[in-house]
Amino acid sequence: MSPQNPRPTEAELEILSVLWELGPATVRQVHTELSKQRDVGYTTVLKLMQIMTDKGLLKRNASQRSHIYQVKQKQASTQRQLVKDLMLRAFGGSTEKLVMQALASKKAKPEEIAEIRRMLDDIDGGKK
Amino acid sequence: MSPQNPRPTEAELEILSVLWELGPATVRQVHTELSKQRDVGYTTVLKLMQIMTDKGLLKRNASQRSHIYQVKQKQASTQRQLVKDLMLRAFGGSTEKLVMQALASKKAKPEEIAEIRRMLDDIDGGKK
DNA sequence: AACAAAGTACGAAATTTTTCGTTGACAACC
DNA sequence: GGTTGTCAACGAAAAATTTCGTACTTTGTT
Repeated sequence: MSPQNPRPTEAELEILSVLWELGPATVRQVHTELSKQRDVGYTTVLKLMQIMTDKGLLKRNASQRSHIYQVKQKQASTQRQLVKDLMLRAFGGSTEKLVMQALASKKAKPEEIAEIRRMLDDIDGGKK
Repeated sequence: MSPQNPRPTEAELEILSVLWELGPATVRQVHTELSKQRDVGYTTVLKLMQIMTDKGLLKRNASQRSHIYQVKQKQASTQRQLVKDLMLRAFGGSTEKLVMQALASKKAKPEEIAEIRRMLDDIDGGKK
């Protein structure tokens, strides 16, 4: 019910990721998916999703016996916030430095690199 | 003393940031700097820096009465790890998607954009 | 109707992270 | 040499996060 968009905790982000993949889903579905990654109890996932609903991270359709949960913010919006946050906390707000380490931390495929170039062009019209 | 490089917690990252800025410093100096940003007790900072030393995030020179702390990992290495971690946890490991949101979250200056282009060229030799 | 299966609600334990009070050592100053 | 200020050490409280047991409800099956 909080009006702000609080940064998701680690466990919450795990669940958001699953929901990004599955789309709207039940606790059972999320738990099944998460279980593939690590050991976790069903009620743990349930409780977390209830908390996330209270926080406004998820919304719930309770018209069915098995409630259907879906993310409330758009995926891109949450991702953007997370990147921005890291940029401020670890990179002094510098986009450039963050991107540099992103490129260094995992070699992107040529196709991805081309795509990034295209994005840059979009931003500044391809000025050199 | 842990052999791994554990991801710094939020408060630990705050301190790392200050040390990145100041270079090797005493608890007093870090506390003074941090106090500009938020209210925090001296012993809180001290304790955190002791914990970080135990974890292997910092190393300490105790030859003076006021111990001198410095970061153990290179700044870039820690930053890279943090970006990589976020990439995996929030972007399904996609460099491209992360960079896209980084660029979207704060408009970079033309100079920064040019610099990023240069980095891309370094990676793939400027192929189009 | 009885039973089993699957679901929600919720309190509270467990764990992790953050905070700080207190103590004792050393130093600086009068 | 006594008083005051600064520091490290450390235990433990406080706060935040994660986990799960238990109770209760609803649904499905025999």
